[in-house]
Amino acid sequence: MELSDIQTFAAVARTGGITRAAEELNTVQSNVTQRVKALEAEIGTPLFERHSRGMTLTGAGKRLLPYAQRMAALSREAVLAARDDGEPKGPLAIGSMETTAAVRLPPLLADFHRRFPAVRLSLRTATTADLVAGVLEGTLDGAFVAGPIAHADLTATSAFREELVLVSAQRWSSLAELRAGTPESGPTALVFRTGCTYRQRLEQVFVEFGWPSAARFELGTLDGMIGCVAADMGVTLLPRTVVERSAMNGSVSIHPLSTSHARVETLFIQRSAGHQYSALQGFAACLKTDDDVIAA
Amino acid sequence: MELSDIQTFAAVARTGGITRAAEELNTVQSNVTQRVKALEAEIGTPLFERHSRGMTLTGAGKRLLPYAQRMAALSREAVLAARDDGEPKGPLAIGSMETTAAVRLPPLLADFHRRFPAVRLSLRTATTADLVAGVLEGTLDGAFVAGPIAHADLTATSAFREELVLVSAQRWSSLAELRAGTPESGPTALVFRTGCTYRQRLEQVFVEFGWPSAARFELGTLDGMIGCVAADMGVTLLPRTVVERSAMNGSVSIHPLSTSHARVETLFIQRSAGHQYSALQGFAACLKTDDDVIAA
DNA sequence: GACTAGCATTCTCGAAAAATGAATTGTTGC
DNA sequence: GCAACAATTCATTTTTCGAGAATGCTAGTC
Repeated sequence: MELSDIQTFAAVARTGGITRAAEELNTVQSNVTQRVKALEAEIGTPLFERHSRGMTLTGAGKRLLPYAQRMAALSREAVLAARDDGEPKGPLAIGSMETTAAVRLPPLLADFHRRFPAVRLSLRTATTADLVAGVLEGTLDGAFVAGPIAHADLTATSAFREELVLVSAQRWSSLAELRAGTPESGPTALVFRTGCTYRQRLEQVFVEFGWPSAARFELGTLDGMIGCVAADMGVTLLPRTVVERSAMNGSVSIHPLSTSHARVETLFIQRSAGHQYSALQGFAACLKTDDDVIAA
Repeated sequence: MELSDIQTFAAVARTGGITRAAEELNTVQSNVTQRVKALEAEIGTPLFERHSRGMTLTGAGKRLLPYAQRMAALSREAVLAARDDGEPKGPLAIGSMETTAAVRLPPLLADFHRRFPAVRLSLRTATTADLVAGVLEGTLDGAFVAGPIAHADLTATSAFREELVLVSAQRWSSLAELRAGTPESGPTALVFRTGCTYRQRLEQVFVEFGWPSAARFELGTLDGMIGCVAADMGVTLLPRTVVERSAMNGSVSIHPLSTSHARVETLFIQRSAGHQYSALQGFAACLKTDDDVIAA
């Protein structure tokens, strides 16, 4: 049993079909079929049920899958651990929420790059849910997500505390005015795609304001969001710092919320198990010193 | 990076040489050289220091080794887990101390085989230290060892309670007589090889009796040990049940010890992490019922 | 009920990778 | 300096792997 077989198996399990797995692995179907068959022969039991619309895992396949994932993750970590001589260097994949990336990260990344120029840092922005998944499966080394997070395989350290505020167009100078001036069902909610924690918060706030069925408008970028708010397309929920440092700051109104809704903690998460990757350690160290500055 | 490369690497690390590793892997040196070189090229750093008497791990190699071992163990477990449909069957490797194997295991194994005839059980006897290592590295599925054991990756359940007794030749009818009749430095201690817990206990007892520098005589088998005691070559420490059921029971004297020295618990250990292997579960179930009988 | 689309499997051929065995280099101990 | 041992290099054979075309199977559609 070779690792490539295991990865082929995992790809088929994930995509649910030989054809799709082949595409993902940059190869042809016949190849994938053969690898899967070889694996089944070696283990001595079928791993998939074949039907016209693809393949689904058998019991044996389901039992094998977690091992396959752990082995794949281990092999990635192994290489990093071997290469890692204690000096932070090499690739480091960090994930972040869009809002954190916009305001909090620039000074932090600058500091990190100054201290550890040998690290090739890459930054991916996504929703909290996607980021957690990314860290767990090993495609990200660490990520900034909205707390709270409780997962046995993740270590979380508090990175930033944010105050979430409701943002509307300039013309609504207070929450009361906004509530009076919008239709019964409430203003349009400008939200990020599903998986974003701030979106969940906004849903809660809307329910409390009596706007459970207000219209939703989904946007992909932070700038687009603030721009739409300024144009009075609707309202949204964002960290105060994000709005204040935005170029559109003058064109929007900020409405504070009660502490229970407003307080949100940004956590830095990393996998708890395994070797401490030096580049990641260096990053965490930067975060620590920065954090102290913020706390002071 | 393939699993076979990892296993080649581990074999070289363990044996300390290409030639010996090649022999172990049933291949030729040149092959091993190439696999190791390929692995080093892939990781981008040397894993071994070459010198005239073989190879030793570099820092990178040392960091890689634990990953290699875990990956090898995982791949073994993965196959078992996939094959395991809940019905106990297939191979099951159990380890045991020699003494436990002699007295406690025969009825247990008979019971197990009656209930789960499809399991191909293999038994290896070794010292507690070796058995713990064997279970941790995955060459054993479970083992009977002398307690106490505390290791995060092991789960231990109490299997038997033994009373350790000092055993001497027939002619010494009491401990007092033995102490009077032997030279100042004490009788010869008949011991198993290093790693045996009973040996450590015997050392403690000898220190307390004022015989810290008594002669040691190392033996490999239980029968040899009792035979030597009967022939008055020295004394040893064994569970009471072992001596009583031995064929030489009539030719030796049993001397009870204080509770602190006498009490020893035999634990059944297995890896805590990962899939519950059905055959092992079945074995643990047998142990449980048997244990109840003994306790009654 | 034939037709079609989608998907997995089978087969063959060529390329790449791994294993082999012999020759080579280098070190150590006598 | 020679014998013994160990790793590397190289040419050769063997095995495995991947691409591509053809085949077979199933379900949904007209």
